[in-house]
Amino acid sequence: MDEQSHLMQTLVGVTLSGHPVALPVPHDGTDARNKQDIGDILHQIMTITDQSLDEAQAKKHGLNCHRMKAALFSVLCEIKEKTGLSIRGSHDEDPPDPQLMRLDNMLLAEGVSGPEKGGGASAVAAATAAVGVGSDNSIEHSDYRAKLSQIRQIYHTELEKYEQACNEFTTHVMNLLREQSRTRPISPKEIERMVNIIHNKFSSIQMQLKQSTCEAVMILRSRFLDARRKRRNFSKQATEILNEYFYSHLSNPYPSEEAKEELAKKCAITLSQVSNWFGNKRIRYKKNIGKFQEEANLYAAKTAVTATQAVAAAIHNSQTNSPATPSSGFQMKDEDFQLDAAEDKTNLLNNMFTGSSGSYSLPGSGDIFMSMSGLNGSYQPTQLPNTGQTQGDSICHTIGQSLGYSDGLRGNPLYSPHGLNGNGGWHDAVTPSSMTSPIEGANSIHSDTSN
DNA sequence: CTATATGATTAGGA
DNA sequence: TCCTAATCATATAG
Repeated sequence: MDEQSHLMQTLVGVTLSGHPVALPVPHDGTDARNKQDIGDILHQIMTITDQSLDEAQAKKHGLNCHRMKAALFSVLCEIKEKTGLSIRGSHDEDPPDPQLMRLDNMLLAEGVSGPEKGGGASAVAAATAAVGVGSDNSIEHSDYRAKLSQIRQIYHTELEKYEQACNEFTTHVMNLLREQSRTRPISPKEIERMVNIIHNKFSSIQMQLKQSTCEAVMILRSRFLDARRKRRNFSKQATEILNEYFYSHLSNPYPSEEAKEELAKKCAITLSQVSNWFGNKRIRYKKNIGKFQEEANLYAAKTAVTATQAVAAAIHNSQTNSPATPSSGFQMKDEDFQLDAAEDKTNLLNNMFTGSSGSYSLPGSGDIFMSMSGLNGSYQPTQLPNTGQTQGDSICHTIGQSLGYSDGLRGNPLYSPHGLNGNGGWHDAVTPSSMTSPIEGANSIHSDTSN
């Protein structure tokens, strides 16, 4: 506080301006001695803060009781009168700091300094958690909100602490000034000014608090909202669902808009995340099929089990309900599979497949066979329906074969998986969403029978 | 700490 | 606009 130095200056000014009468020092007349006394007094004043409290108190008491005190006081009053003008002019300004305004606005916009909704971090977290499962990104959102309310809480407690400290300090200073007013003249205006100075100081501290709070919020924002900076892996379940779809549509892993939407919903991720995932998956799968073989087998087997059960059930159903053409019309193609039987059967199948955990409707199972065929190079998926074998047998067979080959094919550049042509693209990928015949490509590219 | 996995971004093509 | 391919930046496993 520069006020202190000012007061000191004032006092020093008094002593230097030739009023030794004001001080409780015996005066013996000689000029040299006089100057030395002044020096002593000055020194005493300057070092008064270094003295012990008792000592200082005793000195003060001595000063107060001095016989010349009244005279000193009047002199001080006089000086004060003269210097008062300079004090007055210097202030009365209250320019709203633009930066402070900005900080305030931001804190308000971020909901840090605004009215608290809910009451406390736990309440907010609980509220968001309750809403939680509903929308897509509310899980990250609740995390974000929890952290934000944490910042908010810290901000408010700190602010309160500063406020309290400020008030305490103000009253302390006012008490001090009141006490001093017995020794020297202090106008109410001066007290007010002092209080203002204190408030200014504290508000600058507050500004620092606001600044760092803003920074914290910005960091939080960038961490949570800039997903690239803070990449978060999808949940295991989500990856599972996506992989299941991918490997069961390996011939044409281009989910339609609707399929993407459904996947997004199931995985609790956004549509573009689904697209990203498939984009990444396709390119990475293609780049290193060997690496993904194990995974492919895993998911193929997984889906195959479901498919087997479903197909078996379907066959059983057909046999019991309509013995004619149990499975001949079963086309292993996207958008093209159809039981030539009545609609109710189709519905039944669809229900069965979509109902089973994570399995995506019948078209998928077809691609599993094709995936398998790619492994051993001999099984042609298109033949499956005509082999005369039951579906279940085919599946078991292909899985058994593929497992045996999985290692030998690793990294083999000659190996070309079904659906993947030599030019580095999935067959018929030109019109991904409306693809109708992914299969014939697989036949043609497996000319590398030398494998 | 290093290597790998993985989600996101970007450039460029059709 | 959607795709591929390359690349970035982070997460995670070893």
